[in-house]
Amino acid sequence: MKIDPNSKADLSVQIARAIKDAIINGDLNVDDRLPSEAELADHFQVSRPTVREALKRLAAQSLIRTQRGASGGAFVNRLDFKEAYAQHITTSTLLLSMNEVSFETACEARYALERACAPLSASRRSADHLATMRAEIHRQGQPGLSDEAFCASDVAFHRALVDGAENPVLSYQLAGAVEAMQPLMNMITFTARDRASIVALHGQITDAIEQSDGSAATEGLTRLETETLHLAQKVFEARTQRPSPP
Amino acid sequence: MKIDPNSKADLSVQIARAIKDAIINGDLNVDDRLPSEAELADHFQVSRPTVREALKRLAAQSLIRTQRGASGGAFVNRLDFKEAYAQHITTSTLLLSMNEVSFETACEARYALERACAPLSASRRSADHLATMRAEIHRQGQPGLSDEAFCASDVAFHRALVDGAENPVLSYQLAGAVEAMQPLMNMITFTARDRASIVALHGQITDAIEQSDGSAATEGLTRLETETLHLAQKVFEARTQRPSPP
DNA sequence: GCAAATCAATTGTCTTACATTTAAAAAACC
DNA sequence: GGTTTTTTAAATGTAAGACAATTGATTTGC
Repeated sequence: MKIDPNSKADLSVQIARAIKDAIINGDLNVDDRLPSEAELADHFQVSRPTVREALKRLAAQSLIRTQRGASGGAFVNRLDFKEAYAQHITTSTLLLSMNEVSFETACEARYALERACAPLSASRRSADHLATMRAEIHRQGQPGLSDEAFCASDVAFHRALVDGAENPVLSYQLAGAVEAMQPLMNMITFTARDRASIVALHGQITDAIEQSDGSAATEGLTRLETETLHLAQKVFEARTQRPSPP
Repeated sequence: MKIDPNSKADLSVQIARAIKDAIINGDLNVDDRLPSEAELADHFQVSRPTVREALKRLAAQSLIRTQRGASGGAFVNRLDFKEAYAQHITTSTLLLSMNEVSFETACEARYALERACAPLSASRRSADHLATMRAEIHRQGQPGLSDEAFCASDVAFHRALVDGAENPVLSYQLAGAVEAMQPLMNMITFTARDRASIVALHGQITDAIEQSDGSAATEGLTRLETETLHLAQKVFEARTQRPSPP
């Protein structure tokens, strides 16, 4: 683990990079203990605060965890899917909100990816996944549900659909696309009729998944995409005519 | 921006969280300047090193950037796709390597997602994308190419295929699945015959994309998935019989 | 043998100081 | 008056040392 004394990059960046490389290369394995901060400071010939800044960078990426006390220290973290989910979702959400991604683009990506999951989900989904999907459909039909709650339930429904494929890699990659859509969806006002048609499509998709009919599920998703795009267009047109309501 | 003085969590974590929330909520917009470290330290009633650790956490996630000098400081970063790519890829790679994800699972996810892109890519790909795909195919046919280089070219080919869909959201989500497979692929030894069959399939897929034939491209990807799985199985069986060569 | 007290190692935080970078203001010069 | 150079001030980057808090291990006491 070495740093380049001639580099003009910040020391804490270089040190973080060096440790990260050691983890990636396998020089440091999961649950290995890093040298103490004092030892690292000595090794890299820098002060302890500088080492700490480097370690905080790694901790922010969940690459390490720290424990206080005797036999404490920094340990290489097992990056588990659950943790990675949350980060992936916030990053995806920020990407969408900061880069003026059009509703159409995000929507297209989301449904294209979900259609990729549908056949797998149709053949593998457990009773649990089906129950979750049915429960969310039921919730979506409740009168008096706020638009935000409706969108949240929509996301939960789709997540269950994706998780039904029983492929953690797929679930992880999809999480970003599905969840990051929520803020965009929240901009839409759903009429009772809109909700009814969405709920109906959700029902068709769930039926198809239950019957292990992947292509029917895929078709249902395509119809849902069309419906969603149509809805969004309607809302945006209305906004254009009477822009920015108070 | 407030922190909870009763929380037992580390102060730098709390402060990072508070600033992050401010960014997500839109209290801080892209290119806004954060208060100086001294001001933040005063605001949160902590020392400057603690504030710095918090800022380093955010910098590690590319949420902020810092500039030295007068009128310097920390600024909210525009999280662009290119930056996010790199992080997404390293995280995905680590996830796979640390969680004993089977080759089959990763492969299934990768090809399911790529098939989702194929129809879009078939209808939108530019001449550039096609050229890149052809160039990589040509490279893959070169004799004397190392297995690592062959895999790298394979990744480049598939990335061009994905990028052909001209949907940055799709490209971003796919990047993780495609690139993270490379270390797994690198474990495979490709015979000349193996390479030839892969190159042939790549050619078929490219032809389909060129002719805007989405379903043919999808079929080609399915065949490629089958071939890849078959190959991997062959290698792993050989390993089992004569395990861990020197 | 077991429980309580002590100890030592380590991270978390604070304080202070200085170095470095950078842009803007001030001064000098033509 | 305008242009170039110098100075200055503000900010981050780094260092050093101290103390607090936590926690596992060790020792002590009974």
